[in-house]
Amino acid sequence: MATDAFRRQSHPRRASAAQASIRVEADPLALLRPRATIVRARRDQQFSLTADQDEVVTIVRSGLLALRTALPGNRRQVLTLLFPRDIFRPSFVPPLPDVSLFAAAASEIWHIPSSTFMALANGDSGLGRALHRQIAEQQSRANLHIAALGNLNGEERVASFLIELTLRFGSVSSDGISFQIPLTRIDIADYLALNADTLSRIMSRLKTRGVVLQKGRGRALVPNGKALRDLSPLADALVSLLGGTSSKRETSTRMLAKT
Amino acid sequence: MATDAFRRQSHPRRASAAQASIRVEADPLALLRPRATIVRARRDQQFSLTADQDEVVTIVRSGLLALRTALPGNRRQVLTLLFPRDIFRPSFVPPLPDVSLFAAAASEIWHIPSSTFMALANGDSGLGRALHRQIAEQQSRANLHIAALGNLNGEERVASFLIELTLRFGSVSSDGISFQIPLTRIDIADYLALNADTLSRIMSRLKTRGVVLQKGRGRALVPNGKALRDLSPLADALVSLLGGTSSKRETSTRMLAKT
DNA sequence: CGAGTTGTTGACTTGGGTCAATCAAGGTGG
DNA sequence: CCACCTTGATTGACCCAAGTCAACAACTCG
Repeated sequence: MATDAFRRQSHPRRASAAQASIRVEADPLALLRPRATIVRARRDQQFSLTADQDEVVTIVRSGLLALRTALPGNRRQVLTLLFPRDIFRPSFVPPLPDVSLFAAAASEIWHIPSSTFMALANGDSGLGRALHRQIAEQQSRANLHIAALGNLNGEERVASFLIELTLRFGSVSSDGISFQIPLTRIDIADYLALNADTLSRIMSRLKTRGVVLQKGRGRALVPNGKALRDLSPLADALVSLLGGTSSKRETSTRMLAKT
Repeated sequence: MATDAFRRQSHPRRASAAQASIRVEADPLALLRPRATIVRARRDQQFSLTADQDEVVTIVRSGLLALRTALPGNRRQVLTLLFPRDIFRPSFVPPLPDVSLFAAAASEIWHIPSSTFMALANGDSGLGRALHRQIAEQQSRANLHIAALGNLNGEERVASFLIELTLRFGSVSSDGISFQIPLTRIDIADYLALNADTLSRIMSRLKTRGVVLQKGRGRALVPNGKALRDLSPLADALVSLLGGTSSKRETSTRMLAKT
């Protein structure tokens, strides 16, 4: 309800875009398949980031990639998580000494030479628009992550991350939203700019409060979406940015929204 | 001048290289001038973020824009700083409740309808490439900012910011690099995710150590680039991302690099 | 089954946030 | 021109969320 009101106020365009995309479930980027090299990656597999003459564009089709950097002094940071549909180019990587792209979960990835990609995007206006929409969404997510790192405390950041996971990977059942946690605690901590110990403490706290339940290794259940949502100031933004692009997500979205 | 260059679309590089400076690399985005609405903004002027049917693309030509959000509980964050050449679209803004774009310094801005912009970028491959290069640089900077917020302590973040300013706005003289500080302390603090009080303390500390010197209101001098550089783990990345694109910057870059 | 990860928890420390007092710098209007 | 007000900046005293260090528990895989 708060989300709806808020959408009307400040982002009328997004609301209509969301409506449109319910109809157009198939993504135009799928058209690139015949020109792409399809790569299946195991968990922890590394990708080369050497930018050659003709840069390679990477499109995530399933799974989860992470872009990680290590600064001197054992300081690590996961800069971005790349979810299905996301587009990655080596030129997005800042010139830091120790950066690597790796699969956080088993993933399918398409590689396309930049020149081919651009030629296709120029030729097909639907594809071109899809490309720009996708890049804009990723910018938007980067800005959201900046807001999270800059303003939220540990618990709020963890809650935001869990909301993101439910929206991305959650499936709804009678007892709540259950989802895979495709990252190790350490990677999650690096993504949220928390210490692994602190993250563990926060997770324990959430568990004893019943906000999330452990369901075996790497799986979790959120019995009450509203309770989780109330823990993150970015909940509305996350739902409106990520929610409602597939039928599965739509139910998680409703689940999160319900009072 | 820009009109002239526009007529010779086929050889834009040569055309403006002859006029502008010793610089080989011209600015293909300057070609957009005839189709743009030119806006001059005073300090603190706000820009509307209501995205209409046809989204407007904003290009910063001079000055400095800032994208700020305010989360409930008086928490504010400057998400991005937009420097000259930067491209902004409303769709880059995350769907947060209270976001505003404002001029942090007197600025010149070009507005172009998205459809026009895309048509031109599709028609002129030089312009298309410049657009993608620019977007990639901004992604890269966003990632760098994430790394800074996630891993650096207050002093390192402030040092990184000062390095960025010297590279952007610095001019070299016999006694060091002097530059304008185009933001209030509060905005800087919001950008660096610091408290204004803490920022003030850090600045005082740097002043007493002689790393930066106050030169009147809103102006500063860095007598020794190396000393400043040593305070930021991101110094190298900043120099290689921002340095060496204009003759002025080149000298700041050298100044920062010298031992 | 042991070795090596990965996760959890406790005790202690600390960087930076909060609150409050004070000062400096512009306006603005009389 | 000055008195007044607002906004921004600085500094001190105090406090707390999260980091650090260390011990240990729980899994995973040769």
